[in-house]
This record gives sequence, C-alpha cells and structure tokens, in this order.
Amino acid sequence: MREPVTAPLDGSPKRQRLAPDERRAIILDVAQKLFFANGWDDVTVSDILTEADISKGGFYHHFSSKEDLFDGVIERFTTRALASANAVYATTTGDALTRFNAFFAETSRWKAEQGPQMKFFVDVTLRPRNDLLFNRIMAAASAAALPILVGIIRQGADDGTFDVHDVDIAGETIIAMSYSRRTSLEQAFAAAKEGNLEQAVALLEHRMIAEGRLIDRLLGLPQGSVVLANPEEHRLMLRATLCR
Amino acid sequence: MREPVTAPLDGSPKRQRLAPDERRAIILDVAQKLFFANGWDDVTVSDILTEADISKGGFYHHFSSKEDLFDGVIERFTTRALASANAVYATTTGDALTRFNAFFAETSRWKAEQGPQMKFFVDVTLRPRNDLLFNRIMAAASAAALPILVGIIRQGADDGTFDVHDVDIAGETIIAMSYSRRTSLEQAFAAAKEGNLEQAVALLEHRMIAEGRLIDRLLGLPQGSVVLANPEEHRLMLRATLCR
DNA sequence: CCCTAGATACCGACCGTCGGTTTGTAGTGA
DNA sequence: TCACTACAAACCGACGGTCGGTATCTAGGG
Repeated sequence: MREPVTAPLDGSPKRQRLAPDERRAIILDVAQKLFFANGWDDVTVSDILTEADISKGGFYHHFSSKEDLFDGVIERFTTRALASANAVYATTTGDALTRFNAFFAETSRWKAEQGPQMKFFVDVTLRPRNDLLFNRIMAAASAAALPILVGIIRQGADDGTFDVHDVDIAGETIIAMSYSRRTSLEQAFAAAKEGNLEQAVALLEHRMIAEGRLIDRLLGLPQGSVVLANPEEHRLMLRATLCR
Repeated sequence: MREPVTAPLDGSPKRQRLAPDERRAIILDVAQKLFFANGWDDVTVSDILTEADISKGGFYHHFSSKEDLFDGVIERFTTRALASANAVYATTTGDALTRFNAFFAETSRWKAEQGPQMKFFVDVTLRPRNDLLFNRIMAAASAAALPILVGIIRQGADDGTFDVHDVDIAGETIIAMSYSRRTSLEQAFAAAKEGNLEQAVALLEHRMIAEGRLIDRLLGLPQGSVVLANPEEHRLMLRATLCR
C-alpha cells in the first residue's frame, strides 16, 4: 500500500502555485539550459526537476513526456530565432535579390547579437554525442525558414531576377547547405579556442563566400550577387563563444 | 549471496560456441533488421538477445554498448553500400564528368538492385520518429562518399572540365542535397503505396532532373551534363518496396 | 463577506523496464 | 592441464513515467 503523503510538519518550504505559462516557461528555461549544455541522454528528468525546483508530478502535469518537453524547447528556440528574420522579410521591399540578402543578413545579425546565448548552442551541438540536438534544431529551423526562402525565390523567378527550374528544390538545397556548414563551424570554433581568432574568421568568411557563389549559380545570378559573408559579425560571434 | 549456476539439468539446449566473427555477424544481422524495422528507441537490447538467441553476457562480450552495436550496423551497411560505388570509381576511366555520372549511376543501380533490402531502409527511415536512424546513416554514407566525390570534382577542376571555386564545399553541397531529397522520397513512396506508381516515378524523376540541373550549375557545366534521373531504376526501387 | 464546490497546480512514493555488470562455467587450443 | 575465450544467468542502479492524494485557486450562492 502506498503511504499517504503526510502533511508538512514544518511550515517552511511554501509550495508556490504559478500560472501554467509561468511554470512552463521556468521548466523550458531550465530544460533548454541543460539540454544545450549536456545533450539529450545526459540530462535526466530528475536533473530538470531539481534545477527547476518542482516535483515529478508537477512536471508531468505540464509536459506529457521528456520528448514533449524537448519539442517545446526546440519550438520556442526556433520561433524566437526566426522571429526577427520573419519581421525583416515582412517589411523589406525591393527586388528578390535584395530581400534574399536582407533575410540572410538578418539571421546572421541575430546570431551575432545572441552572442553568449549562441555559445551554448554552438559548442554543444558540435559536440559529437549531441547530433540529435543539432539535427532537431536544424530540422525545425529549416522547416520554419523554408517557406520564407521559397517565397523569395518564387518572387525572383516570377520577375525574372532569378533563373530557377524548381523553386522548392532550389530552396531546399540552399537550406541543406547549412548542414554541411557544421564542419566549417567546428573548425572555426576550434581555431578560435586556440587563440587564432583571425584565422577562424577567415575560415568562416571563406566558407560563406563559397556558399554565396554557389547560391549565385543555383539561382542563375551573376557572381557576387548573393552576399553571405560578414567578417565583422563572424568575429563577434566567435568572440562571444570564447568568453566564459 | 548469489547462487552458483547449477549444471544444466536437461541435456537439451546445447550451448553453441561460435567464432567471434560469426556471432558478431548474426547479432548485426538481427540488429539491422530490428533497427531498420522499428527504429532506435523501440528496439531494446533484450529484443535483440531474443531474436539472436544469445544471452546478455554473450552480447556484451561482442559489443560494448547498444550504441556500439548501432555503430556496427551503420558501418557495415554503408561499407557495403559504397563498396560497389568505390569499385566503379576505381575502374572507370575518362574525364571527370563521365566518372561523376558513373559514380551516381552505380549508387542508383545498387539501390534498385537491393530492392527488398532497401524497403526496410526506406519506409522506416522515413517514419517520423526515426530521424536518428536516418541521420546516422546519412552521416556515415556522406562521410564515406565525400572523399570519392571530392576526388572526382578535383580532377574535373584540374583538367578544366568543371569550374568550381572550392571543391570541398561543392562536394559537401552536392551530398547535402540528399538530405532534402528525403521529402520527395517520402512523397514518392506515399504515392506508390496508393497505387500511383507512375506518378511516383515521375515525381522522383522530376526531383532528380532538378538536382542534376542544380549540380550542372554548381560545377559550372552546360545544362544537361549531369544525369541523375533514371526512371527505370526508380520504378524498380519503388516497386520493390511495395511487395511484402 | 463567508462558505462551499469544483477545478487544477502540485507532491512524492512507487513501478516496470532498460542498459549494463558481475559472477560463474563450459568448450578449445597450446 | 592450463590459460583463454565464448557464453550464461543472476543481478543492479537509474531512468522515464504513473498514481493516489494534497494544497491552492476561482466562481457563485447565501
């Protein structure tokens, strides 16, 4: 038989009752921090309970499973990450190329701005065991970014700025490039960590220039149209991941 | 105190002692079948023990962990998958474009040939929860295919057949295209399953033609140089996944 | 303003199962 | 016969998840 829960003998640790959204937010904060710091397998529900200072029952009142929690973290993260890019997309006017560049410039700016936030994301997703984390975030981000990107490409295809055979596949390919970017990021952060900041910046710049040229070709643009590289922001981002 | 293991009362199930490689192969076979059929989380070590008819101790004598086993499965799978492609690459002569097309034709041929084997891979890897499986296989296959591909591209860049700025990034991008191909595969198999085989074939063909055109551009080739589409083999592969 | 009823945020002991370990044993080649 | 190895089976700690129960909130009647 299960023993009934005894009434609190001491009047000490007042149980606090919060609005669902607040509690959810607290748990999500803790979970994001822990998942980004230690990955999926190495973070237990108990870890989260301890850090968030809530009981198991309380936790499972708000989330149906550990995976559900993870989904919540990813969704909130990508939503926030793409919010500004979305806003920029909505307000930017001009031809497709302008909007295209603006879109990527904004996401780049956001990354640099995040700085310390980004630190967790980067050097943890790049750690070997955490590819689940990386892939889930990439998948969610891609899914969110794809429609915007395809919209821009379609506009360019319609008005003749771009020359593409299939807008969807072109968009998917451009987004897929960020998967392989992981390797370069890894190298860049390794270099930065060893003090070669400028070398790291150069590495990223080279990568982004190459990607820009490839995208030029994918979209049938003259070389130099798409500009992804932004050494200033690469430096900012890399530097932000150095300080502890 | 743990009770000593009693001698077998019945002389029935003779313990069979196999050479390590044989036992490993048996376990790998079972594991591949189960992982491909049910994914990572839904296959327990116990499931594998039962199916392979071996004890836990025996299993952990050959593999250090469930992940280790999974790695073994992936490695063997991708090794086999790329063996023929490698052979073709080694024996094919001619200019870079010829070798390039030969390489992809061979992997495509291999996929079609596998047929039923491929069935597991495809329709399980495409099931929502199994993205870990998909990503691990893709990562392993990409890692194995990349050096070959880059070698071909470098040859083409050297002899002037291709026009590329950075061979590595070009290779990575081409391989990354197979990530987004997943969506089209999904659609094609869905269509095939509902009886629209020809529609499914057409869908895949469209995808591969589009990819071919994109690669033409990436490598600085005249349109129509790279040929990935092969309706015959798409049909074969799709049909193979239908029968049960 | 109090009282009560119902909804819900929350608690924590408990459970089944999993991946992995330990201890012991039988076959095998030198 | 002796070391070695392939294997068996009992065992373990930890994990994700459940469940009966409690504390606190809000609404509405008096």
